[in-house]
Amino acid sequence: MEISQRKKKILAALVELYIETAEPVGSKVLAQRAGLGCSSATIRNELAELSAMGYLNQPHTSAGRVPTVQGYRLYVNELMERQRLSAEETERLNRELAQRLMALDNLVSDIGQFASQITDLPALAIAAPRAVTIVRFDFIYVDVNTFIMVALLSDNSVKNKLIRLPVSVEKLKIDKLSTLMNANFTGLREDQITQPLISATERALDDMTGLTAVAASFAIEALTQASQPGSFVGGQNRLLHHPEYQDPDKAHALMSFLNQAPMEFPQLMNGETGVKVIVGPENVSEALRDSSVVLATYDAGDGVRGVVGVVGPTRMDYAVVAGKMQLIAQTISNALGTGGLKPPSGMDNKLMIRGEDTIE
Amino acid sequence: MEISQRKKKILAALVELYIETAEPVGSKVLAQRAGLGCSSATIRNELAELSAMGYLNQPHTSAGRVPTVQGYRLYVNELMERQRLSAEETERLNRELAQRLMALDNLVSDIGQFASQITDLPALAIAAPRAVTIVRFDFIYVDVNTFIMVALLSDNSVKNKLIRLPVSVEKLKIDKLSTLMNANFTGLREDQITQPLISATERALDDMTGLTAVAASFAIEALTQASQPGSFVGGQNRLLHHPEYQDPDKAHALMSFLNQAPMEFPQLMNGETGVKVIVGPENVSEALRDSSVVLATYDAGDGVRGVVGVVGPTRMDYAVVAGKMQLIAQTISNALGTGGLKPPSGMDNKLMIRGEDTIE
DNA sequence: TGCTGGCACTCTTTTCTTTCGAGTGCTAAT
DNA sequence: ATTAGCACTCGAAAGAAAAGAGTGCCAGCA
Repeated sequence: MEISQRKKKILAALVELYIETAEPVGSKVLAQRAGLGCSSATIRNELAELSAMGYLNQPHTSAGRVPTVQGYRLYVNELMERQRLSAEETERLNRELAQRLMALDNLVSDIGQFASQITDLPALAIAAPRAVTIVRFDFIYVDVNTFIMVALLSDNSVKNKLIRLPVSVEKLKIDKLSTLMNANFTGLREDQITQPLISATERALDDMTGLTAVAASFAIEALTQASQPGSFVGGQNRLLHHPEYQDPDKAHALMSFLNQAPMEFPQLMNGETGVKVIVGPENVSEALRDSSVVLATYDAGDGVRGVVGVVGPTRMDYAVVAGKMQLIAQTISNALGTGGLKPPSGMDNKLMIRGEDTIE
Repeated sequence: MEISQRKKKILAALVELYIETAEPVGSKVLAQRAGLGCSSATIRNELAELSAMGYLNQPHTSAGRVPTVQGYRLYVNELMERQRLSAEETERLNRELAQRLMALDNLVSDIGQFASQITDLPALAIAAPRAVTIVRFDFIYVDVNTFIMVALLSDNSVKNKLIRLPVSVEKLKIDKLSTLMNANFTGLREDQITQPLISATERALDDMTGLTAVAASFAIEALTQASQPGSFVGGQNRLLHHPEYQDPDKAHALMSFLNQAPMEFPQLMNGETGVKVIVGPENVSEALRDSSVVLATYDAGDGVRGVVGVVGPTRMDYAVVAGKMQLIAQTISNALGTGGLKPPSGMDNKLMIRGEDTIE
């Protein structure tokens, strides 16, 4: 059965009204608001048909209508106009986000926080795991029993670790360790660092104090941490703004789910890119059945790809939220994806700067 | 007016019963539970007096009694026995915490998370700011337009930054920069790095590409970040377990406050050390009037001191919570305060390891 | 044929009353 | 001093009545 133009118009108006008020929508208000010149009786007939087709629902006989999942789905897919943010708005958000992105190490948490803030919903952000290797080692000899290990990774991050030895060690040995580590451990993925390799290096160094083990575990740690998918979850308190989470049990269940299983979200994208809306019961996870999810993928270059998303009531303003998520994804990809950060204004103009984070 | 031994006993029983049930406590249950052999009528007389003295309150004429702030205060100060955790319990918690403390860089967040977990309340942890200086700089020349800056700080943390130049630079110049930075910038606090100093260094380096400015801003950043008080707030969702936060507005107000003003908590300690309980309306902040706060100070050595605390309903189990907070504070101080972490078992046995974090 | 006003009907929400019961305060007896 | 007993109070729970929103359907009209 096809759906007439007028029905679509009515459905769209109904969904938007419901999003606004959180109350079942009656034919009367709809007739006033819908903008198509016909009476409430006509609307009633149309509503009855839309109900029969499965797009609408009545909580009880004498109540207004509420969209079903199918209704939402139609709205999201065809009816809604993704909110065009005003030029200033876009500009403002862009600037704000760009500012956050200046510091690269907390990319994931920055993105998540930003998403939460502008949508007033709990948000999460996940960075896809990536295979990294160590490009070079440097060992800085500080004093007779202190040195610093520095590793430059293939993703341009830098990790370091300060080592304080209970025994003294000569600078020469540290230098030799450096040479050996650079010779044996660079270009390897985490899983390629094996015990035999470590033992061989230890023999080559001719040292029994465990120096090699320390260096090796540093390498492993650095790689482990760099290739771990970062994740961020936050803004849960914003849930409580929305009437559907008045029931503390519901709110708590969702919050706990967010905290415990953020890693389940990326697979909801199914490998697709762009913005994806998942309406309430379409969700596989039990805990999300009452809530909708809006996800977007981003690509920050250097193989740093990920997913950012927000979770909210089924009755959320999809048009606005989806618009904002798209903006975020685009801004990130624009700002970082093409390689390199635009330098800030001021004295640093002449140089590209990239800060890094470290292990432990 | 002094307070009889029996009154104290009754008050303690009442507070504990109220903590358990969250309902006003009547004379009847109290007579059964209190363990002192007297009838409900006697208890009623005593309760009436305790009410007159300001320790108890009646929500309405025909309801049971509820402790007032004053009542709680007396309970906390004199009556409660700080929960002695069982030996295994203590052992288990100790081990768990010690494990977390292995990684030093997220000390604050680890402590906070731990506190939240074992008390089932939202928690926060704040590290006191400390004055740090840079002990030494190292500049690692990677290739013709890439180098890494490494700074060892007086608190034994290491910061680094990868710099990618749009122009090429010789290793010699980087070495010279290193010498100059070590000569001019070590031992300084953040506020002692002035523009004239930077300019002088720039002249000495005889370079117009802005290298000096980059190095200087790195130094400033490193110091700023290291001396910033770290803070952690988390576990807000646990609030919803407790009936007094059924009202989403209340829950939300408190959560927002925690997120926005965590820095207000340390000053509640007034410079004291140990465990401090602040009962509901004793709080200065409006947002905390309905909630109680249990704070503890910790000292992790190396000048890393801070405050860890939990927030919950006025009717919280002070005995247990205070006991646990004390345990945390003590464990941290024991494990770290005396200097150095006990090494983990295994291959690292021979060395003391201390990981670090970095800027940006 | 499609739209509209009108109207009876349904079911929730709100409001008001009534009942119920926990707990008190007081008094008289021990 | 302690206790049993009892009238009283006041909130909470239960029940009844009224209000209101919205529907479905019908008959009339373009």
